[in-house]
Amino acid sequence: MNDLPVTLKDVAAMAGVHPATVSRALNPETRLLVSDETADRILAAADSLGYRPNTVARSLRTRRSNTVGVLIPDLNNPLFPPIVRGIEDRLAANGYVALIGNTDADDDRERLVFEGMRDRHVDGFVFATARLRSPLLAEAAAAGLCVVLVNRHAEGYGFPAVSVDNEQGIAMAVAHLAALGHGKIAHVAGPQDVSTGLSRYRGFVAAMAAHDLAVEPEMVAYASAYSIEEGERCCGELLETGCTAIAAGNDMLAVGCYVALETAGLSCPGDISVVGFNDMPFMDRLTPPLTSVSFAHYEVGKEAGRLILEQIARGGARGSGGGGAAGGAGGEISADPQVHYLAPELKVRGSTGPPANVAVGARRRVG
Amino acid sequence: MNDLPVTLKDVAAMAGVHPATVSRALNPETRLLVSDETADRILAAADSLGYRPNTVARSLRTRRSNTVGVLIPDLNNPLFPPIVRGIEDRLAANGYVALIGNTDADDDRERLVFEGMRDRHVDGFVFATARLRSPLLAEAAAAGLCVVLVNRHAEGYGFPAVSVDNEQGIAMAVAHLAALGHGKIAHVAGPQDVSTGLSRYRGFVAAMAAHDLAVEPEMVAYASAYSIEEGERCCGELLETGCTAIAAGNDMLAVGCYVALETAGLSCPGDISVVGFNDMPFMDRLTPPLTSVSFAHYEVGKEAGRLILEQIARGGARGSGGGGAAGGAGGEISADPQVHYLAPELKVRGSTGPPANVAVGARRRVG
DNA sequence: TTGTAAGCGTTATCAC
DNA sequence: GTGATAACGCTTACAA
Repeated sequence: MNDLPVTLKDVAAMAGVHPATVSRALNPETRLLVSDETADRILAAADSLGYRPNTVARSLRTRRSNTVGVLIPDLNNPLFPPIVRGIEDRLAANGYVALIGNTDADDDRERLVFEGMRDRHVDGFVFATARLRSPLLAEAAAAGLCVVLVNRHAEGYGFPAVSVDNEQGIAMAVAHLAALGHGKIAHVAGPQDVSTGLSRYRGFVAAMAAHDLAVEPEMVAYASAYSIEEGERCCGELLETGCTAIAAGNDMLAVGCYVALETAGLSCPGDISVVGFNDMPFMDRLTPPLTSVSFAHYEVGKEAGRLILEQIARGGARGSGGGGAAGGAGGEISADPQVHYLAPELKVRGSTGPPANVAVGARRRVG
Repeated sequence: MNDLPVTLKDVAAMAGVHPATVSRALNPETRLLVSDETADRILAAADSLGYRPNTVARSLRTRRSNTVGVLIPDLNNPLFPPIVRGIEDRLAANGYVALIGNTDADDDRERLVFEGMRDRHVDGFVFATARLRSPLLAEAAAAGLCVVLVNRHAEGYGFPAVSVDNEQGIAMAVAHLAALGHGKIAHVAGPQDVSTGLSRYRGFVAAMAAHDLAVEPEMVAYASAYSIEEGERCCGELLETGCTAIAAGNDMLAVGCYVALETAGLSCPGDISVVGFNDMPFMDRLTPPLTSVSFAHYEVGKEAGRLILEQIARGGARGSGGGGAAGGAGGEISADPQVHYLAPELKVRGSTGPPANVAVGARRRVG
């Protein structure tokens, strides 16, 4: 009937000991400092009273909030829910919770969200919003905050990052299109100030070269954001070039291509093949099902969660890590030794097929 | 160079006043208690030092965390991100943040998440996971916690709820199918222990009656969860009944119907029309685009955010609300006067068409 | 209008 | 092994 919260003091009174002793008995770290006998008595009292520690008071005293700030562009982008769940689930295993912040890819909002989280004394940050050069990350680095980057990485701030191998992924897309007989392959490039946009663009150029295919400048259109609208606009431009296939910088851009193709009265893959990147949920159910470069989103999130917990446990970013040749012998893809790459996998679906002329030839042979 | 956090004391020292005065000057509520002159001095000192209040200390003192717990089944279900964003955005406007918890529709997990949030002293809860009868909600009600239900409601706990008008929504679906000429319309019912499942089922029965259409018992299949798998299973059963259209309890179940139809080698809408409910993001891009009952997800979230803030501001659920005939003159759909209904809208897309025999007739007339 | 002092519930640093 | 005490940074009667 009495709602008043039970405190350490209450438990102490019931067990006939000092509050400090209760604290010790209940805290796994210090449990060994108290005799089993009294510990038992305390434990019994605690759960007979239904004691629950006050995490706020604990945070004030320990300067640990058991909380991690997670900054993402937009929860509505289907790429992020599985990543966020991966992070949350990993954090939960250690008694941590995530504070989610949406930045809408806006720097001012990002700063606002970031500062709100600092005010709440989060123990660390996971950024899914990193641009290659970011004043915010520079600040975070200078302040010695615990930070992990996910999906994207940034240049030279020394933060660990988890992402798919973008170069390899886009290479798989190009190889697939080339194998189908495409020669004029265009690229809708993502924003070039974020690592995914730049890496996939570079990977595209490299992969085309590897297949002895030319990349005319007009065969690449640059999206200013990973949005359906930008994909549509870029695809519209590319249709002038006579390309027969498009490797899009991500699935959103690919969906934008679908829209542009519909508008132009063209069929996919009949007239133009389209490949996405990320293989977001439901991409396998589009019209047509989207061929896309896939990776384990949830696992990326879990790994990011693991890394941030590790960093926090080390007592901050200054701990170790960060530098030099510590990352194992050679072969690292990036200059930053702390980027954890996951392997991509190409999911071939209905949005890719042979180019129109080849298809006609094929039909002749068959019919 | 010095990272040590700036406290009230530091600001007080610089401004040459007592910490308490700084507190008053910086708090909007008490700002008027201090002279403009000293307030200015304090403000100047505060932001010259870059002072940021310690929210943890504040929470401990005020017993307010400015935090709301949001329980959802699964962030990966595309229905929830827009709702969550609506909640978050509304909360942010008042300096509150949301703690997201995924329950995976599991009671034990739900309790765990709930208790974790209580331990963190959230000021209120938004439940998107309510079952009609829920021990957890009963407890919350007994404890006088601030609670708002979203998307679903529950029976008799007196909590405000925000959701779409399910009866009206499913009625629109049935009316649409009937207008197309369907007579044998089946229903994949959602779980009957949650309000959405029950309301839509009842709405389906009522709507069929309104159109003088019979509902044979075997024309309703009951899903045990809102999952693609269950939709597939149920649709498989319904295919035995000779129905020509299916009104699904939600979009997940509708997608499950797509799977079952593919497996059976049937076409949609050629052989069977399918209508979903919720109109989740990307449902307009499925194969075929899904006809679905739509509503403003983001707005539902915002309204839920508004309601929980209001309840918290009132100083708890016990404040007022809850009871009696306060809800305006008559016409309430539910016994609980606090359910806020949003109007549904039917989005007609490619998954619905005339029944096969009618279609054949139509073709004859045309060709 | 401002200063004083107590206290939110915990944990850390001493003694004993 | 346990108790006493102080402190984390802030708010809020109450006093001046």
